[in-house]
Amino acid sequence: MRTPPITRVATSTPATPILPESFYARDVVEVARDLLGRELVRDGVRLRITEVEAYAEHDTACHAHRGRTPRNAVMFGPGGRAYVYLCYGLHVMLNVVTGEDGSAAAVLVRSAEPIVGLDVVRARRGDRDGPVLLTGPGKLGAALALDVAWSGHRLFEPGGLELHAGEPPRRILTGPRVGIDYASARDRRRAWRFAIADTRWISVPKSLRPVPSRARTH
DNA sequence: ACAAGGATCCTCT
DNA sequence: GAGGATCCTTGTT
Repeated sequence: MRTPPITRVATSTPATPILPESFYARDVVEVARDLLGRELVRDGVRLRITEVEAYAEHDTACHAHRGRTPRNAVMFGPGGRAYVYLCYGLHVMLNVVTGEDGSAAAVLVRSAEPIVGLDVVRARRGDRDGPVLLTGPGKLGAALALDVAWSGHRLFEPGGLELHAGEPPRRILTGPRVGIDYASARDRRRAWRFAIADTRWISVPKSLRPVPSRARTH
């Protein structure tokens, strides 16, 4: 008689469903908050989103505010697509397009926590350890081995890069967005950055404050 | 065709 | 905390 198969010990929470296209067809700030705790999945690497920023069409911090260009065109399309661009000529930034077709808005994914595939992430990030691996949008792009050819990719379809439901965070933080000195004072002040409260996987923790828990109306 | 500047990261002090 | 990397995108000539 043969020996029983080795039982695989679950080292992480089970995979959750891919989010439907309709998830993205909402206001960009609402989707940004709702992206915390969701999971980016590619080739066995699973990352839990811990920090995001919202960028809206008439927001002077947003690439779309001066109108449509070849680079930002995907932001003007329907939600659920990736908008990927190169920053400072070397950093690959992943955004999630939101809203209806014709409106331009997207959420920049700034940080994530590795759930599966830590070894792959470490190999892509120079064998570093801890939050320095994935806290910052350029690091996230590197960890997922993305390039600008991914811009326009449909995140709600299986294969390639997927966005899964994950687990919602318990408490979240908010504050002004990072690295937008070129924007108007009004837009610089907007608290459109969101992060999970109880995690070390966040870039520049300064200037984040708790979001008061939503008061019950009844 | 050109110049300017950028939703950053890393290293060094 | 400062500065360089590194090159594409954009607006202007």
